[in-house]
Amino acid sequence: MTRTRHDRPGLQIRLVADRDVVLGPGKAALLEAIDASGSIAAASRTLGLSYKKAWQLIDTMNRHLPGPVVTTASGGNQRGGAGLTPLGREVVERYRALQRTLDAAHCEEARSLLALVDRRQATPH
Amino acid sequence: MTRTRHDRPGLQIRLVADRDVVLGPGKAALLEAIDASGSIAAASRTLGLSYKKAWQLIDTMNRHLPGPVVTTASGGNQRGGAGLTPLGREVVERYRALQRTLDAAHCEEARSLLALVDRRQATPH
DNA sequence: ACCCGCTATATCCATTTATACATAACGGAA
DNA sequence: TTCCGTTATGTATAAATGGATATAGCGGGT
Repeated sequence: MTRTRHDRPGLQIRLVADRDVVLGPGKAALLEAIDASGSIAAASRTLGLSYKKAWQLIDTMNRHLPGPVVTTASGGNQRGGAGLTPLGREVVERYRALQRTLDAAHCEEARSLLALVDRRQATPH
Repeated sequence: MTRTRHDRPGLQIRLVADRDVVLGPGKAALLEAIDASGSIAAASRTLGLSYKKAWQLIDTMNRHLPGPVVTTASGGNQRGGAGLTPLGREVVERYRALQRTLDAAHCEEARSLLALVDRRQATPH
């Protein structure tokens, strides 16, 4: 499972700062997966990326936001794990809200752009 | 020199298809530079990227859109050069229009996200 | 004739990025 | 204690990317 990050065609939003992508489709999905699974390791497995990569994504978010987006705890099955901080939950919620405003159903400018790639001719490559 | 393509912090929009970025800040700037300068070479120089890179960006756009975005002509100073096709002009115009709707001044969801990034920025409660 | 700047492509090499694997500490459960 | 599954980090190698350079054809200017 190599890369499944940006495989679905469409419009993406990125929050960039200081040459780093603070928030994007991959990081938003990671936050949601952490919230759903309760650990960074489990989330990275479901998303098909290494734990190290997931941790680096989280670290990038933490470095550019006013606080950490995930809470972590070492230890065994019950004690250890991770979860979203209120800030992390707020970040992903606002990202999803912004994404909804870009939805083709509600944004004419987005629809006009998406219509161009959908009507492309068959291109060999 | 690790030239940064996306050096200004903020929200970026990308049109993605088949694991390729069809349109983004860099490609939109390239189209505008071609339109302004009249050649791929001049545009790549002003943007600080190689001709090869510029040509690859154009090729990616052409492969995913219903037609070419730039017209090219070999030859000397007067005859040779490049320019935007009507499609290319339409693409960059629609991208800029979509970008304007995401402008912090007009989009509350965008502003709330931008306020979070970079703790040095004022986050009024 | 040569020169210049352009398009278009290929090739080589440095840099960057990604992946796989290894390590250490933690703590609940068997 | 001995597992197991976490967090957190290091390291070494593979892969992708980018830049510099070379080449070839084009065509107006000088």
